[in-house]
Amino acid sequence: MGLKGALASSSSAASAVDPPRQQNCIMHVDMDCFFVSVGIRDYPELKGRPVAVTHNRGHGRMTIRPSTNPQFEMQYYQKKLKKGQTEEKKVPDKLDDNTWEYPNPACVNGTSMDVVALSMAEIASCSYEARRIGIKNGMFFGQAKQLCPDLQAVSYNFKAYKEVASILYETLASYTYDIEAVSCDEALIDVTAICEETGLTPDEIATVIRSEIKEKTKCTASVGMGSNILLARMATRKAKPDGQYYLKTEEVDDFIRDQLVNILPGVGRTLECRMASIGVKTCGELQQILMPTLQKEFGPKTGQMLYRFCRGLDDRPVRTEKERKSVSAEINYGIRFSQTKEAEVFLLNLAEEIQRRLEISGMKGKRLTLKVMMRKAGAPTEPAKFGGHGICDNVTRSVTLDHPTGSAKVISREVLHMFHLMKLNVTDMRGVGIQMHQLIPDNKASFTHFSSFVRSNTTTGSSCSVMDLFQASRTKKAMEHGLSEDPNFAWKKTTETGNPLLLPSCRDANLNSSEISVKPPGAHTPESTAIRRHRHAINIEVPSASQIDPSVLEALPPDIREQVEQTYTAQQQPNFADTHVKESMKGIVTGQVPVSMGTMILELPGPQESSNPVGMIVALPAFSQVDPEVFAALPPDVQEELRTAYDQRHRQGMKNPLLQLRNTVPEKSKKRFKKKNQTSPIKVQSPLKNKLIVSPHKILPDLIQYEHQVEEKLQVDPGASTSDHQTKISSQREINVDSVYLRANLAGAYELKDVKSLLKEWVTTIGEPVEEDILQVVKYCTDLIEEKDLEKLDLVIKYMKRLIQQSADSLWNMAFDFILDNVQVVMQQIYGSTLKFT
DNA sequence: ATCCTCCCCTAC
DNA sequence: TAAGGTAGGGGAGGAT
Repeated sequence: MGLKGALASSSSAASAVDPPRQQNCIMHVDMDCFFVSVGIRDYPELKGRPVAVTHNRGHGRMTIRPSTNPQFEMQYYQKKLKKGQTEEKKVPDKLDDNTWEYPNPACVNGTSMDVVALSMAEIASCSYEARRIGIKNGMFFGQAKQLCPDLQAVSYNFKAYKEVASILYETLASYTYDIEAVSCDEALIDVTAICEETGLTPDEIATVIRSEIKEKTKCTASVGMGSNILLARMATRKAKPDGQYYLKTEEVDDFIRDQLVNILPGVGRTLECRMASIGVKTCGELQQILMPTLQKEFGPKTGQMLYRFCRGLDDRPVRTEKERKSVSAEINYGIRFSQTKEAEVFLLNLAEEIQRRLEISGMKGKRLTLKVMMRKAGAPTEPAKFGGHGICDNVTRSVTLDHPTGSAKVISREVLHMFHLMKLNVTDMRGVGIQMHQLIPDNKASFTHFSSFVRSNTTTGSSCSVMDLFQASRTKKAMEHGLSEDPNFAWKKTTETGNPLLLPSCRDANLNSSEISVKPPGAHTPESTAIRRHRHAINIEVPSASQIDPSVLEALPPDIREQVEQTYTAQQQPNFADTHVKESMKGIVTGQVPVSMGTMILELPGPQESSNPVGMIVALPAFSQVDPEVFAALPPDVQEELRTAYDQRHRQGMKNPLLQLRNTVPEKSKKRFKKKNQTSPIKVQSPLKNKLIVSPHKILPDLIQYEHQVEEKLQVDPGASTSDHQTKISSQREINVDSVYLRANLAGAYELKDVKSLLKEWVTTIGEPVEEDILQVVKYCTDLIEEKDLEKLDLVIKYMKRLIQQSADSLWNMAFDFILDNVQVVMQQIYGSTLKFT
């Protein structure tokens, strides 16, 4: 038990005797083969057997498609791997361990297309029994099956992963807040304080935690402990599976000497090969190299990192909160375009997705990067893996924006610009991604709900919104614990703003799947009670398992998934050229390859989409669902509220959360704003709505007309991104996707006179304003700001003011105030000052 | 020297 | 068939 055990048994934590300064103790908790453990929880017959989680359900075989060349690809990757090493030094067999990725060439010698090859479905996780046979995570199922014909395939179950992850974190959080969430099944905990307070040894704590996890989840976790993160992680390797190990400082030297360098964090395939090329395979060998040499060879930081890590030195703190630095969306599967426009539309969808993600994290970004994967010259047109990207080159381009933005319009405009500059052959595109960097918090969202605006201005709201509830609980917690920051545990890759407590937040993100509420567990064992912290509820962000495993489609809620699949099957041969926009979009990913995914394309209702007059299809990895646990813990009325809000959002394909009511409006106003749209037959249709209801092909002429305006504008602005492309398209009388999509418009109206007449019609023909319309106007105005068309904005606002003052209806006036408020907020954000209307 | 930009590598 | 995503960090090399 060593030092600490002795210490603990000789002195209680409460003792006034000054104990020697306790050594730090870091604990690394890691579930054992997470997906598998969860997947077979309820199948005891699979326990103890070789099991793999994969998409392939069959026998690990597939039919080779014509024109593919798996052998070629395999050779390419082998060669590429060896390139990492310098010529003269021969690299050991170790390499071969990394070359299993492509199927056995013996199976590819076929002459006809009927040849059966091995399944290329990847193994996300495999049991320890499978590992013993040589199967590894990431291996293709086909080959694994050859290795072990007995191998059992188990399908993904993201819901279950999430449940287990929640329980895991709930358990950990009942002991301490000093948690760094590494992933959904893995966490670092600083237990130094607990040891001091309780006098328990790390081993004792680990035993308690592990048994609690096992009991609650029916899955095992292993725990590694050490005086720093590095040692704790190394200890975990030794502990696994279903074990625990404390790597004592005094045994580090002996332990680490024979470890291969690739166990060090930050040492992957490439570094491993590079080190091998200078004759270094183990940490012991690495220790022989002087720091300056390492830094010269691998760069200053990497060199220092290697120098320290191979000696077991690590001073990184357990970071309970991390600031998110980028938001991105990337799809490198199933991408096959035959026409430029398909790629453009795809980019627009991706931009929408980025907007959504930025909204969710409450951020805007200033630097934008477009990344495209292009089939490498000479690579087979169709990769061996169905829908895969095959051998590719990456092409990227970035731009720094004038102002931070979260707007899909601005993003897509810039992205399309970059895309056109790339001048790519779209048929060779195999993957597309957009990233947003240089993030800053965006507080715009706080004002965009008219209903809450009404409430705050009428001060009659009695019920507490879900968000208020969360907010209150967080603030309370923070104060209770003297924390200056949100006590949320920041997930490595899903951290949000970093200071949500300070923001007037109504971020819907807080309702998404990734937040779980942690309550003090009810009954527990005596010894766990002794060390358990008594706390109330806190919130934890849990990254959806789909982030760990990229099976996005699987992660979609079943109903959405169905829709996606239907979209695919219903749409065999889209006739792109002369059909309307909506139709053409379905062809995006289907292009040549009959693929459903790509982006999990989802068709939206269109009409109520203010941001999207055409009725788009949206790229939609929408993982967001309300966590059942959080949900159950809420008061019934709040549950109802949440349900309604969620349903609405869901119906809209979760695309524009700004459009949902928070339902915090007093019952009376709620009826006034909502009823009209839903139940009662509308007597007077909103002109704004009217416009939107028109199906895409009907508004097509408008769009073409509109395109001319854009063209004119572009001639004035030679730097504009799309001019060359534009001319071509308009001469063909096609719809110019990007112009239509990008410019601020109110229900399709772009010209001032059209906007005016639309507004006039709206105010004069409608008795009371509907929230949806108001939001549309807000959006239009803020889009004008984004586009820096302040002149137009000024005219529009003034005109609206005149109109509404004439009406003298208080609701209309309130609507105007609301619109103006939002405009000013955005003005303040972008220009640092508000608009003055004379 | 210190940045910015375009990559690549790594982890999960 | 298959579902190759997301984010952080650092190095090379040019711009300032």
